[in-house]
Parts: sequence; structure tokens; C-alpha cells
Amino acid sequence: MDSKHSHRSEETKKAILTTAGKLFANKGYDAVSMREIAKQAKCSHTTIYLYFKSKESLLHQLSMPSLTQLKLKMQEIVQSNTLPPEKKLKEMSNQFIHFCLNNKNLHTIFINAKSTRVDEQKPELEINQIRLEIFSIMKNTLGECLSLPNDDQLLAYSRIFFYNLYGILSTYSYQHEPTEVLLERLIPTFGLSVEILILGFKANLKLVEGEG
Amino acid sequence: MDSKHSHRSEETKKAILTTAGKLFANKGYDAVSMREIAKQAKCSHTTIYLYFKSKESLLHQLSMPSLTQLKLKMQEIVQSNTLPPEKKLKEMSNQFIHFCLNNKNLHTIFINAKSTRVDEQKPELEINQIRLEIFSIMKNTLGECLSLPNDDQLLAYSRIFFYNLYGILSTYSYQHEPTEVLLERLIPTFGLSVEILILGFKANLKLVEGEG
Amino acid sequence: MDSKHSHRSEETKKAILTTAGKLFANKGYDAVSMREIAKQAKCSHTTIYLYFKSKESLLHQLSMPSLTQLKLKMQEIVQSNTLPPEKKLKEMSNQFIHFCLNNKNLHTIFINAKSTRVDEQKPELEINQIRLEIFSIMKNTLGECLSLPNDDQLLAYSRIFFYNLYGILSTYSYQHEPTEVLLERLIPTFGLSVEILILGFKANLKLVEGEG
Amino acid sequence: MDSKHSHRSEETKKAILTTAGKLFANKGYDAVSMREIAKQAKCSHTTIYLYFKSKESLLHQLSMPSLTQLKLKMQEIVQSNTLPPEKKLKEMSNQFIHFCLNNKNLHTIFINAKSTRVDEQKPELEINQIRLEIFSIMKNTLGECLSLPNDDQLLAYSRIFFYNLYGILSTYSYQHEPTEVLLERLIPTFGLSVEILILGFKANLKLVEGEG
DNA sequence: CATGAATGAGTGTTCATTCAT
DNA sequence: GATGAATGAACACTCATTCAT
Repeated sequence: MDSKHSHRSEETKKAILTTAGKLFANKGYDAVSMREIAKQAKCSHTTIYLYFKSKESLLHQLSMPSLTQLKLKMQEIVQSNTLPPEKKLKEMSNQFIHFCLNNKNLHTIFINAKSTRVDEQKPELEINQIRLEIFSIMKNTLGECLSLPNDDQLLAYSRIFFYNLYGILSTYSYQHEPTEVLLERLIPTFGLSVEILILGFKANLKLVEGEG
Repeated sequence: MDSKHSHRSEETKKAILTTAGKLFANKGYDAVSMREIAKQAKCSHTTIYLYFKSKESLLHQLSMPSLTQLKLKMQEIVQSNTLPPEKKLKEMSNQFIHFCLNNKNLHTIFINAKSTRVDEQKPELEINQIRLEIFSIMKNTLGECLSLPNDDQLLAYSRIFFYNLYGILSTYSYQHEPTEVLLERLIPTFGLSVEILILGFKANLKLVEGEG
Repeated sequence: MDSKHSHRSEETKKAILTTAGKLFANKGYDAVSMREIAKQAKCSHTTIYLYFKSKESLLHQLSMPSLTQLKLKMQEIVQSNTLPPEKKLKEMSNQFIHFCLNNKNLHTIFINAKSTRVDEQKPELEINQIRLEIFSIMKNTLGECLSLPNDDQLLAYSRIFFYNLYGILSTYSYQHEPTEVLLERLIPTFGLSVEILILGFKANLKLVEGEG
Repeated sequence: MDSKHSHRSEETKKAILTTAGKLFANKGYDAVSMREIAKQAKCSHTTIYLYFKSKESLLHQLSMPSLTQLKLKMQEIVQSNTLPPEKKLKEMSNQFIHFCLNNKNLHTIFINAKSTRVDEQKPELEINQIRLEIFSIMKNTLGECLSLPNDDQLLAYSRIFFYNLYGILSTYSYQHEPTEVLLERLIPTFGLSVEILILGFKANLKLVEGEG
């Protein structure tokens, strides 16, 4: 009996999470109402509050798994032995952009981190940590590409690398075009930007070495 | 006699503009309410409507002067005969970043396509036009650097160039550090990023030509 | 269990309808605010939106049932075989007045063209249609009385007939006297007015025919 | 010097009254804003408050002269020796309808009389008195038409007569069509209605006398 | 005498959230 | 475990009115 209950409960919660995830991603956090989520998840809007303290908390609980998943993907790519480092980096960038554009809502979390009330800062920290880990993985892969140790030079380069990614995101995050369409159209450009940066880094390295 | 009146009026208007600029930049256009602006500008929310026809018009009046000024600076640089194109582009990038960071993060407005519904009237179009002009000026300068005609290749490169700039802006816009300090510390990195991109473009061009 | 809920809900909705009806009639649609309705209906103004999509829809739902009922009564009278046409018309007029006065002065809504923007959607059109149907039924009955075909002459006469009815309504709608008392006292006058109009129409017809 | 001042002052006041009158009549009391009046009267909106305590008071001061004028017109018609009583009544009805449709705003005064604050009830009473006088003039003229003394019979008839007028007003007061256009189109119908009523009254009189 | 600056109360509407069931 | 009913706060915006000049 209990199991049946809790089973249903689990299902409802999952439905809410799935629906909210889809809606947040498609329309943006602000543009989605609790009632809308409830309707699509086929439950009452009050039911959501049984599982999530607030809309914000729903967003948080929603983001962690996605971010974790992204991190896992990154790690998979790292461990793939078949890909040359440059391809790895390209693939990572694609994944990163894909993920961020598909989770437009995450912006609000990343950016408004500071506004989180002090008494619930733990999830924040977790999110931040994963962000740093992802950053680190990509920096290392860039190091591989350029045969560079983990030094200040690499840090500077990877910053520039991330400028490019953030620039892409900030350019396209608020576009109203459906994400998939957008991506299909733009992925080649993004790939090109990665290639060019690597070429640029290498060329710059030669210059620097020449000087040194 | 009148001067006291008009002086007060000027001050109020300025306070509204300043406050709105700060708030829009920090929280995004949608997330800021007229009452919030009014409260921080220490006036009634209805007072805002004395000076600005609507929230959207406030945004517009807020963005236009800065953008126009930026465009003028860009044109000055273009016309300078003493600088080689690469230096011009670097200088433009500096100006661009300087300007966006100094105009308290209005870059969200500049970059953000959100406030630019295509089917709306003139105001946004003006903003958009200036944005396009600035983009165009820099694209042309990049063309000079790479000895490229104004074709699709150049367009793709200049997009990538802008990703870098936007990425820089979105990374540092929310920093609490005073802008000047920030800039002094980071300008070298930004310069480096421009250099690397140009190197990358050139290297990529050789590859493409080799192929062709 | 549910019954308590749904009971309360029914009551609230009814309270809103009643209150809105009274207020619209007394002060006019535009002059009544949702908050005012809510306050008098002893609920929050947002509660209204639980039951009615908008202010306009509230007006609509308020008018439709009464109007429909009135139309049905009219049709009954038409089909009665025992009454001579003149009596039918008198009875219809009585019903019309009765109804409008009883439905707390909704006549402002019925008569008032204001809420009937032509370029709007269905709801007002429905109301308008019923209004026209009622008008049509009475016009036809007037035609029977005067042995007139459905031509412009009849249209002109029936307009005048309706002026009389509307005049009665606009005269007595704002009286504070309870409707029933009012009606008992005035019904003879109203009857007289119908008689006089019919006499007048007939006399006028003779004149017109004499001319022709 | 003083005279110049007070001259200007008078002019301003007159401009305000004229403009407000026009606007109230064309758009209705509620739909006109003080700023709109001021702009068209070429003064500041605050200036209006130098001459009129409030918007409502402006409406009142505006209505009295018009009503008085209407009364005067009625009296002129009464005293005209050339017109037969029936023509007089027709002309009076025309004037009445004309006036009321041209001063749509007066509705709010007539109808909302009760809502006037106690401490300024004098104008109310004045207005009411004039209304009664006008009613009386027309009743007497109707008496002339029907060769009836000022008894209950005449009172009943004149009530019916006014139902017709009020019906016309309530039908067309809220039309958005410009008044003049409306009137040109409808005046014939109104004339017909007066004729028919008189015919009806006469016929009814014969019936009553036959009975008696 | 006249005005520009400023405001509080109000409009319809939406939303996340709570409470009783 | 789940829900319908209900609400207060907020949104952009308008208005009649007041105050200092």
C-alpha cells in the first residue's frame, strides 16, 4: 500500500521536474508560471509545493542534475582515447553551448548567485563547484592541445577561450528562436571559432617563444 | 526663479536615468519595475512618467546617447591615418569594452535582442541601427587587418571577434570592482585576445586558401 | 467533502455576479472597478479572476442568462394562440420592463452600445444577437397589431415603440424603491403608453395611406 | 493695469469653460482629462484649479448656463405666436434631444445627483429646479395640443411623452458616432414619434371621453 | 496671475503562495 | 497524498490634485 503511494508520489515529482525543465528551457524561468507547470505535469499547482519549497527551489533542484550530467559528459570526452585533444575541446565546447542554450534558466542561477539568501547557500556552493570543475576540465584539455603545462599562460589562454563561449551564449541566450533551430544554424560558426582560437594560441605561442 | 525649478527637474531626470541604468544592468530590463526605479531614485513612480513616456522609452533614452558617443569614437579611430589597422582594431575593442563597462553594464541592452521586437516602432530600430553601424565599422577594420573583402568569410570572422568582446563583457559586467581598476588590470588580457584572434584568423585563412 | 468546497465556490461566484450586476447598473460598466466589486462581494479582487476571465467576460456572463430567459418568455408569448396581438405586445412589454427592472438594471448593458465594439470577438456579439432577436420578436408582433408587413415603416414604428420602453427603464432604473412595489404602481401607466402608441401608429397609418 | 490682468483672467476662464464644454460633449466627462482641457485651452492644467475647485465643479459650472439656455429656448418657443402648439412641442422635443445629446456629460449630473456631497448641494438643487421647469413647460405645451387642463390625465400623458424622449436619449447617448451626424440621420424619426404620440393621445382621449 | 514638479490613489491583470479540506 | 479556493503583492500605467515658486 505504502509502496503504491510513494510510487505515485515519485512519479508526480518526476513529472513536475521534467515538465518544469522543459518549460524553463523553452520559455525562460520568468515566463513560466507554476500553474502552467502543474497543468502540463497533470497535477494541481498546489501539489508542486508538496515537493518543492518554492519556484526558485524547483529551479535549483532542476539545475543540479543537469550540471552534473554536463560534467559527466565532459569527463567522458576527456577519457575518450580515440579523439585528438583538439576534437575533444571542440566537442566540449559544443556540449557546453548546447547545454547552456538548452537551459536558458541556468543563467539566472549563475548570474544571480549573490542574491541567494544566506540560509540556503549550500546548493549555490555545489553549483559553483561544478562550474569550476567544468572550467578546469576544459582548461586542461586546452593545455593538451597546446602542449602547455598548467601555468599562468594557460590560464590566460583559457580565459580567452571562455570569453568566446560566453560571448556566444550572451549573444544567443535571449533569442526567441527555438534552441534547436538556432543551434543547427550556428554550430558551424562555433566550431570555426574554436579552431581559430587554437590556431591563434599556437601562433601566439610561437611569437612568445621566439621572444623568450 | 525658473532656474530653481528646472534645476530640480534636471536632477530628478538624471537620478531616474542613473538609477534605471544601474538597475537594468544589474537585474535585467524585465526584472526591474518602475516603482523600484522610483524608490531608488527617490521620487514617486509617477514622476518617471513625467520624463519618460514608458518603461521602454526610458530604456531607449538610456541607451541612445551612450551608443551614439561610442559610434563617434569608432569613426574617429577609423579616420586616424597614423594607426595601422591592427592597432585600430585593438583600440576599437578597448573603447568598446571601456564604454560598455563604464556605461554601467548597458551592454545587456546593447547585446540583448530581447528588447528588439521586430514588429515594433522606431525607438528600438534606432538602437539597432547604431549597433549595426558599430558592428559594421569594426567588421570593416577587421577586413583591413586581414586584407579581406566584405564577404561571408569576413562576416563569420567578425562574429567570432564579437563573441570574444561580448564574452569579456558578460564576464566582467557583474563584478563589483570599480570599473577603472578592473580595466587597468585586464586590458592586457583583452589586448592579447585580440592579437590571438587575428593570428588565428590569418592562420585559418592560409588553411582555407591552401584548400581552395 | 467536496461539497463544502464547491458550495463555497458557488456562493462566491454568485456573490460576485450579484454585486457586479448591481454596481454595473448603478454606476455604469466603466465606472466600476474590479476591486470595488470584490470589496462589496467580500472577496479579494483576484478571486474574481478565478471565476471570470476578465472584466468584460464578467459583464458578459452577467447579461447572457437573463437575456436568454427573456427571449424564451417572449417566444412563449408569441406562440400563445389565445391572445390577440395587441395583448401579446402589451404582455411582452410588461415582461421586458419587469425583466429589466428585476435584473437590477442590466438595461444599461442591454441598451448601451458602448460594450459592443464591432471589432471584438464573440461574447458581445452573442449578447447583441439576442438583443436583436428580442427586438425582432416584438417588431413582428407589432406588425401583427398593425397588419403591416416587415418593411421600413414597421421598422420606424418599432423603433419608436422601443424608445418608449427604454425611456421607462431609464426613468425608473435608478429609483431606490423596491422593484415590485414600483411595478405594481406603474404597470397601468406602461400599459397605457402601449395602448397610446398603438392608437398613434394606427392613426398615423391612416394619414400616410390617405396621402398615398 | 488691474483691468488688463482681470481681462486676461476672464479670458482664460472662458477658454477653459469653452474647451471643457466641447471636450465633455464630444468625448464624455470621464474620457476627458484635466491636462487635455488645459492643453487645448492653452494654459497649464494647474491653472484650471484657480478657477474651478475640481473637475466635477467644472462640469457643474459648465452645465448650468447650458441648461439655462435650453430653458430660455423653450420659453421662446412657448411665446412664439406663429407656431401651432403641435409644432411647438415638436420643436421643443428637438431642442431637448439636441441639447442632451450635445451635452452627453450632463447625464452624469442628472443621474448621479444623489452622490453629490452635502456641503455643495446648492448647484444640484438649481439644476434640478431647471429640469422641473423644462418638464413643466413641455407638459403645458402638450396640454395646449390636447386642449387638456393641467390635471392628472395630462400628467400621465406627459410622462409617456417623456418616456419617449428619454428612450431616444438612452438609446443614442452612448453611441460613439459624432452627435451631428447622428442627429441629422435620426431627427425625422424623432419627429415622427412626437406626431404618433399626439395622435395616440388624441385617440385615447376620445376613447376615454366615450367611456365617461 | 500662472506654472512646472511631484504625488497618492487608482486601473485591470498576473503570479507565487497558503489554507482548509 | 493531493486539491480547489482564496489571497496579497506586484506589474505598467493614468489621473485629478497639490505645492513651491
